[in-house]
Amino acid sequence: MKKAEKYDALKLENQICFPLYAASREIIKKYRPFLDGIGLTYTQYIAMMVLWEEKSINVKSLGEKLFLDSGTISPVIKSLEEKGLVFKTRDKSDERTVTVGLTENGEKLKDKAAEIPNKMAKCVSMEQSDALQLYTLLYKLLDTLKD
Amino acid sequence: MKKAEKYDALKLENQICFPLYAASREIIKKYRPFLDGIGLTYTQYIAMMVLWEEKSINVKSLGEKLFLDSGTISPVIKSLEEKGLVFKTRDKSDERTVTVGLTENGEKLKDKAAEIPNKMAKCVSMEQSDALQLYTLLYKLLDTLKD
DNA sequence: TTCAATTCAATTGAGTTCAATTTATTTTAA
DNA sequence: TTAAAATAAATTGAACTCAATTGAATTGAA
Repeated sequence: MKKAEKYDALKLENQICFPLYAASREIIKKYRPFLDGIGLTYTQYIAMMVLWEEKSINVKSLGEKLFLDSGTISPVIKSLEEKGLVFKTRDKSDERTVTVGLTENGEKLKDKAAEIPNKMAKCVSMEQSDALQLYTLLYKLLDTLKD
Repeated sequence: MKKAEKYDALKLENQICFPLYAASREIIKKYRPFLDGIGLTYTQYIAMMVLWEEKSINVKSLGEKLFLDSGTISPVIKSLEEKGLVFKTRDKSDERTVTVGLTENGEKLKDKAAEIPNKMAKCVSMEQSDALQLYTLLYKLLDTLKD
């Protein structure tokens, strides 16, 4: 093996993870001005997205949907609670479980948030076909990562 | 517009950013056991990758390559310095600039690190053609995000 | 020339992220 | 039945991330 080849795999430009990591952070930065408008961070936003769709969900399921563990999700829920957007109830049938629900204000925020995907689409001017391909590959990748 | 459509764009499953964000974190988690073996976090690892390739680089350029600002990169360099892997020198020609270089131990670590990409490849069993496509799309996306 | 604007790196503060631990509750097996 | 194992959520601690600010050095325009 030539010496030049030995370290090629170690170059940033030959990594798949690096552009994933960089693009993820860059695109989340693009969300910021829009999310500032509704007073949410990106993590809080995706948690709210699940709630807008599901109405209510327990902490464990929410974490599974977002690929986040309780160490991350617990403080996120707490801050949403402090903003008056969600409320928590401990389940009667299983006292270990906590279910998160939307308050009236939390439900109302959905209308404001509904404009964000369009604004972002203009901001991330990728061709429709590329975006779809990327979407498919990302879920394929996520699937291979699921142990 | 039907009401059912109004909020469709707000569903997690219709986002491109979410699987990007989730896959990025999941794949970085996969690095952990390997990176633990050389005592680095992922962020420290990619900073070292740049240094292994460039030998030395100033803080600003390093940040640009990694899409990280000084608030992130400064403490990362500091911790690499504390591990004895890099050293900093303030430039004579422009005293504002700090250049980071590899110590002997930092250079030596490259050999151990060189095994990681192979180990990861086995771990992320994606087809070669899919990985290449994903790679291309991610850099395309990164390009559209660059202001 | 000189001083205002810019640049570079570091720091600060709020929030995220995750591994590991803790506490409370439920389930399972002896 | 009861003690051990498992589960859910929260907490802890270390590190990352970024916007904003700070302080030092350089640049540029009047």
